[in-house]
Amino acid sequence: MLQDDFKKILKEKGLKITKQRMVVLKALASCEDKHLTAEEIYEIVKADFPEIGLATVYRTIQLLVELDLVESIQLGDGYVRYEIGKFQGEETHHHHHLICLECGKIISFRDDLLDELEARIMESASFQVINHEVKLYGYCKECLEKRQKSQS
Amino acid sequence: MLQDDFKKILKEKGLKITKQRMVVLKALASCEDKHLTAEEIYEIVKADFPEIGLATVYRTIQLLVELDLVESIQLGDGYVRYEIGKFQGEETHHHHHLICLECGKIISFRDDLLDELEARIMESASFQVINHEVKLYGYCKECLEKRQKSQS
DNA sequence: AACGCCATGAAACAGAGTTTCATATAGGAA
DNA sequence: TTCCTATATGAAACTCTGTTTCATGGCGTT
Repeated sequence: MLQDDFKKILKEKGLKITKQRMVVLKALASCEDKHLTAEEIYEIVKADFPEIGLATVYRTIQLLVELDLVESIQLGDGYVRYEIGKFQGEETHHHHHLICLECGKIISFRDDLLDELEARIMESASFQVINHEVKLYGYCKECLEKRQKSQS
Repeated sequence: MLQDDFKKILKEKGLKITKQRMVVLKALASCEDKHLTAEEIYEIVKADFPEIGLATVYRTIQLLVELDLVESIQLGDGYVRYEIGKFQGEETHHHHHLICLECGKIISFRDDLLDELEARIMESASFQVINHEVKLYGYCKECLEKRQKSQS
């Protein structure tokens, strides 16, 4: 369980287990498929813990990212978004995003096709690839249907 | 030539051809392979045209991006970077980046492999892909060599 | 040359995220 | 349990990239 992982790591590093830290992790865990901004996490957390400060939310997110428990993505809208690492360890590597240009929905997917691209790059460009990030922009099923309706 | 394209488009849209606009375009054209931040463009442009204001640089970049003459990329370091559209028209689609984790160098490359991924996504996820963005993080040739030396 | 509208520069502003600093608290030691 | 100290917290000040405002300047048409 992720909560216990977090507690264990905190202990190992001589950091303290605080209610604030656990509540932020819980918020992220309860929104696995959403890609929350810091401000959104703050709003969720305040329901459980109204005294928490925004700075603490930022600090905790930073910590979780450093510990590889949380991943950050940027869609170019000026916000950094966070998602809990569902695909732990090696698998994190192959985790990408579909982003709907209409409604902003973010869909995660996995695909190993890029391994081939990486191999090709390594040879032709003499570049050692460590990680990659793929974003596909387009229209989700729901928005496609809406667009088709309004066109007919 | 890109300068003439820009002038033509400006005229068509009823916008004015100003020295500031031309100088910003020139700066971007003279740094084809670098991926400049707005502030860096400002510094380059000031050499030619010291009176120019930063706001004008931002406004011109915005315009160039809207006109598809310039592309923006974000590497997650808090800056938006810009590069002149070398691969005009349809080809822009297949233009991606290698980013060196050591020295920050950005290398552009082209590859059509992702067409296959897009086709697969369209079927399995019912998602219509319009565009994609791929970033590969790793180590460039020079930094790899340096690392190998320091390890021996 | 003169006019009107668009563009510009300077400075104020906006907003996400970080840092400061005094206070609070986790959690080990006594 | 109580004490102690290093770490964590909240509030507010601050940073920094980028945008907006507004009075002035200048492009381009007549």
